[in-house]
Amino acid sequence: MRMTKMLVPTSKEIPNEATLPSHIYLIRGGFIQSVGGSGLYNFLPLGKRVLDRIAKVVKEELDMAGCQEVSLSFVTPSSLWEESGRFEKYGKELLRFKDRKENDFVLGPTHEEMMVNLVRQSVRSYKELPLNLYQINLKFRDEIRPRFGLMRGREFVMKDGYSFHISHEDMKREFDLMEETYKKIFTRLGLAFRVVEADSGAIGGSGSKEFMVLARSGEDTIVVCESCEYGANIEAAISKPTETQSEPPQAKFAKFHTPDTKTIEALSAFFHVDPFYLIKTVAKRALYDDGVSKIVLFALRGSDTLQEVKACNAVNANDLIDVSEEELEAIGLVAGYMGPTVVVEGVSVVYDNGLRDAKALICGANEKDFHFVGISLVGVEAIFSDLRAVQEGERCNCCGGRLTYTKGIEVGHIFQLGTRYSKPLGANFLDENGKSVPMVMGTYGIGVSRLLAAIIEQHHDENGCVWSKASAPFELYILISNVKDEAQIALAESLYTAMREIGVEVLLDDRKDRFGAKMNDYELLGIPYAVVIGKKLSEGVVECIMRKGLIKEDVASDAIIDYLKVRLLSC
RNA sequence: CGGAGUGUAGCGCAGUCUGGUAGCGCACCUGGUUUGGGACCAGGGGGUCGAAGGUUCGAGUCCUUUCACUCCGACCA
Repeated sequence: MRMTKMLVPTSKEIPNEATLPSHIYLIRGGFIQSVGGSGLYNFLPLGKRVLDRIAKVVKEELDMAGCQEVSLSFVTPSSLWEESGRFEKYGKELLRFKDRKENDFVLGPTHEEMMVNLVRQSVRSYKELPLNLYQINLKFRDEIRPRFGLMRGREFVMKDGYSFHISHEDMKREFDLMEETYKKIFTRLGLAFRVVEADSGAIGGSGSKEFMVLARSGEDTIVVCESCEYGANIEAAISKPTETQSEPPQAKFAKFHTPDTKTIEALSAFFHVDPFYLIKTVAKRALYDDGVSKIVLFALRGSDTLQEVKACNAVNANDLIDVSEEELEAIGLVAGYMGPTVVVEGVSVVYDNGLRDAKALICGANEKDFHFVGISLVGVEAIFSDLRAVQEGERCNCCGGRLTYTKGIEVGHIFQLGTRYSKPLGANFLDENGKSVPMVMGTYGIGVSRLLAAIIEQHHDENGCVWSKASAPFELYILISNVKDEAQIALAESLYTAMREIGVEVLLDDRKDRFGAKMNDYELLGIPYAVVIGKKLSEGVVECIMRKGLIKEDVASDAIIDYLKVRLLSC
């Protein structure tokens, strides 16, 4: 391809809304273009080429692992979403609309329902299983706050795969295979990443893992162990239970007058007791389907912090929202003096695992200016769950190593779904005994368009993009320094032809611009190798540049073809 | 949805306080010079000033309403 023929609107200006390197360089390099609506982008020729290269890697590895590509209709009838129960549950992110006959439709944000529908219409027998079907297609999510360009757009390209099995064991086998396949994909794309334990969120199911590209600008906080392979999203991370060196308070059970001590800090100071021995009681309103809601008290050690996603999962709610002091008062709870041991009608209590069989505790008496001392939970029958947020510096549950926070970009997520969709949607098969049972499912996603952004977040310098080999829009850039010099043109043209003949994707910069402008564009576009044909040609020398590190090397002009063959075709 | 801000040429912005011919830089078009780090000279094209209503002889500017976008937060496969 020739630069003079290609639509590559590069720009010196940094677009106003762009703050991340990936967003800035993708727009400045003419890879993508904002549509004006928030979170909507056009892919220009260069961006489309990168997208295709990434999709090709994804497709090759999946096909190698035995998956089959399909393409599902983007517009989905709402009835399928009603069958699965997600029409209600998914919320405003789901774009709903009617056709001319007033029938309801949604734009697919993910396609479990559609794929289950496809399979239930065509698969009857255990002999036809397992199956792993995927597509690489547009998705639409009406994000509350789209940002960071391709990182969190409303419309985006995702690979979504779904597997169907006769047993949980077989699904687990496929899940592990997908984890290995994803590792191959992200490694081929040249990314540094980490596989972490994750929360399953709205999709449902259990045992999910996220693939996080490590980058300072990542939107997700992940907890990683410095000593072993353990990694988890902050929403799912666990650590060794917290401990304390300080002495437990010695007290028999009693109600104690504690004026003006509404916070853990104040209480800790009042009794001169480590917050470890205090019970923090957090009230939330848990929201359920059909507008149902209830108040829940979450009790954990004063030294711990509530992790809301865990709390939400513990009570199986759709969402948790804060409760005002007035609301609490209305149902008989005293803000600042709440405790899990005195509860009013209709309020449930969930204890953190860290409080199981704990003793010598202090908690609110649910009465203004009073706390209980000498509380013991030994042998107490109650709901216990993991509620606490893992803090930096805590000890790894696997190896005892130090845990630290880091930021990651979620580029892949795999779930063990089970029968969450196959059961309500009636995706059944006949087993060896002729019995009808629901298929066991797994689901596997990769954010294909997000990967463009993730690659640049990890691979860029102050001059622009540095594409990895597998993602680059072209392999080689031939830069003609002066298009008025016929010798330069002649060599460039013959090199261009020779490279194309051996299957190298080449971009020839034959524009009339000055050297500096073209060089800056080359650096901005980030193509792995360039040959600069310039004034040293009169001495029989051209310059070869490796974009990564901008390493330059002079090469004899009559040896350049062989030189490039070695460089480009060896790996 | 809460807080803050911005809407003027393709992009980045000035002009708004104090009403009086629509501006600048980049980009673009024509001609010429230039060619190793974003050149120069000369000429040129391009605007419902986010939208609606109001005040006024006159509104980009003042008043009212509204829409969109950006940032922080809440939220989020």
